[in-house]
Amino acid sequence: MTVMLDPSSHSPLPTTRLTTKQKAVLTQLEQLQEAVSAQRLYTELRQQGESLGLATVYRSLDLLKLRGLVQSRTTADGEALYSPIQQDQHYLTCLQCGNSVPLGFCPLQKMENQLRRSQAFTIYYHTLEFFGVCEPCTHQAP
Amino acid sequence: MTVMLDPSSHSPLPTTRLTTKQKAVLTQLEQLQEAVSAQRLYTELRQQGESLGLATVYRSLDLLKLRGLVQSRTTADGEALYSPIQQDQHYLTCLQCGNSVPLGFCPLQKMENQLRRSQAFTIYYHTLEFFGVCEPCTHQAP
DNA sequence: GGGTACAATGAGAATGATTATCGTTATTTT
DNA sequence: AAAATAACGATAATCATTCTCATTGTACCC
Ligand SMILES: [Mn+2]
Ligand SMILES: [Mn+2]
Ligand SMILES: [Zn+2]
Ligand SMILES: [Zn+2]
Repeated sequence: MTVMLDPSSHSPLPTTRLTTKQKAVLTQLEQLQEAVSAQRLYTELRQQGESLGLATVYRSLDLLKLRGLVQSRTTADGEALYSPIQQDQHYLTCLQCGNSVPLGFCPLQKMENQLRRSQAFTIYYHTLEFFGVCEPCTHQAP
Repeated sequence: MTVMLDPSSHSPLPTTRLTTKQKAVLTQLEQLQEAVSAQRLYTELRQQGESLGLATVYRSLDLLKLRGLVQSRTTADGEALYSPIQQDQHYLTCLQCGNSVPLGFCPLQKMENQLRRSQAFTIYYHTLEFFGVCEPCTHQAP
């Protein structure tokens, strides 16, 4: 957790409790180790018996984000990947081959407070990614 | 400019010079103050007389990124926005209304060296964004 | 319980940015 | 200049995401 206020201190949205489907989505997300797409979440949930529609997965993810429980980042090819918000994980992505490798730490961990003060904006989470060319691609013809 | 090696020191791609169309795309990009989509770039270039296809705009942008001259970030609704790489600009984006406001500084400026050493990966640029809920949206019914 | 208002859901259509095709045109090489 | 290669343009295809709208579930009141 980096730049994020206490989730209970701000609630721009539903004070009500999560629905069953929304819970299913969140639980599945917490199960998995890596960040996953909505499409994959949908497929996996159906496979394990859950009965829900794709639209509901997207809707649930949006609501969970608005509650500060889920975050997302976008891959190089435009697909959104979701993960529980506690994972403060960033990536190095190769512009050539598209592969991305996780960074071992978050360079922003020490600036939380400074950022909290600086804006009239309730910050839930951040995304940070580095782009360049990976080792293999460097030694390769265009 | 933050975490970025000298663009001339690495060239995983074409050592050749830029084509006319590629130059046109880059020039147009440098003209504009804000980050723009490929679609808009295409429209504006045609309007001002340039004759090129949409596919070429996308192709050129990819090549320019591979040369370390252009960078991109993805908006909340999945559209890629491009800008000349020298702009070290980041945003705060509202999960509710989708608006984003520019951050006045880059919190990473002081960690360049540390990051350069830490990975066998040639870093061209980074993207950093904060997500949360903006002031207006906070005082608003769902 | 039965009734009503409203939120949540699902199936499938619509959207729209990005990518793939493929024939044509410019550039480089021999 | 002919051949080989790289760029290009028009358009079709892809595919994640959003929209539509009919159906179902839930909360609250009588
Ligand atoms: Mn972080
Ligand atoms: Mn920066
Ligand atoms: Zn690579
Ligand atoms: Zn907002």
